[in-house]
Amino acid sequence: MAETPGGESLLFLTDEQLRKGIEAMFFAYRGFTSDPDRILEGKDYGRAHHRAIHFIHRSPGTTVSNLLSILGVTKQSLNRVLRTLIEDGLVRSEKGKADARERHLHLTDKGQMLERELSDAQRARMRAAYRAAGPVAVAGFRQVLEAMMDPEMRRQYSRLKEGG
Amino acid sequence: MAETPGGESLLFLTDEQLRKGIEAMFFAYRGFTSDPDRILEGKDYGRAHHRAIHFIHRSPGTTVSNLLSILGVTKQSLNRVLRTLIEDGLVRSEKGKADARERHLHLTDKGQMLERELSDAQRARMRAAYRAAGPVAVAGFRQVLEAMMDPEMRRQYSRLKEGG
DNA sequence: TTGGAAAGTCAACAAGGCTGACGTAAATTT
DNA sequence: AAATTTACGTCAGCCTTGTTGACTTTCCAA
Repeated sequence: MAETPGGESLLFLTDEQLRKGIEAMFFAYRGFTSDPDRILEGKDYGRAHHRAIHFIHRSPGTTVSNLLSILGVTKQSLNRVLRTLIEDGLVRSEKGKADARERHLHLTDKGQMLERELSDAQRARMRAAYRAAGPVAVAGFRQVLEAMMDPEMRRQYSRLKEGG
Repeated sequence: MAETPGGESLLFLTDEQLRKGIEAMFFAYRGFTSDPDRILEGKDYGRAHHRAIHFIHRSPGTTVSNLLSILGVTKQSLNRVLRTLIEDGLVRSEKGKADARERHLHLTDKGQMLERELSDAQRARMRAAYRAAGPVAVAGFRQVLEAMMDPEMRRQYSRLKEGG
């Protein structure tokens, strides 16, 4: 199945091999989102709320426009989500000190609790998959995913990766 | 970065490592779907149509309920998509001979053409990512994705993988 | 032969994308 | 100082794609 490390034969990239990769992405992404989706349903929130919460947790104090460029949605779409999170007391929004046009976003304690619940579930699945596949596989997994991103997204990812 | 192959140290599974994997999935999936999405926009179709076309191509003559279990949506949701594809002459639906309740689905020539256009784009990205990451990484990529699926999805995936 | 299960259709609703237009405050440029 | 740009919020309306509920047709088994 594996090719000669230096060789990269043509066979390796048959349409059939590529199709398997495509279907693997499809089915795996379903698993990837299913646990948080299950937790959210019945709480009045959806996947869009999860994404906002994730990245606010990841970069506390981030601005709305920064979040927009990470999530890749319109401000109207994000605003709808953000408004409910702020109204429900999961997210705090405060005017910037240096630039008062900006809004800096933080999770409240209540927001932290939900974030924890969601990410615990998602990490548990990730951890199980990593354990099952082993360290070498994980390194390859990350390499291929990174290569699959658009350059713009890869920049976002790398910036986050190094902790900003 | 990589751990001792037998060791699987605890450090390997820090929350930080897992978070990177989660974000990699998020950004990579965006890239994964972006090319077909771009092609479809302006053609009156969306991602749901793409998925239906993909799996009908993959398993010609498949029934609606088989497709349902692969896609994991309600039959009403699938039916809407299927109806437009049939009306537009991309998909042919014929009553089962053995069981007249069933509808067997095939792509028409026109459907094949669109399928080709979509999968060419998606495969091109996949091929580039595979090339960039190399054979070993690809094997790991597939292993982790498979481990991430729900058991039910993994069964679907394996059935497809072996050619059904 | 009848009653239930399976396959598919129609109707209505919700989440979460989108565009367009507009408003406001703060910052920046002229 | 005035004009422009930036960051953000909001209203209105549209589209795709998910959902549930109610219905028909067909098959099969009791």
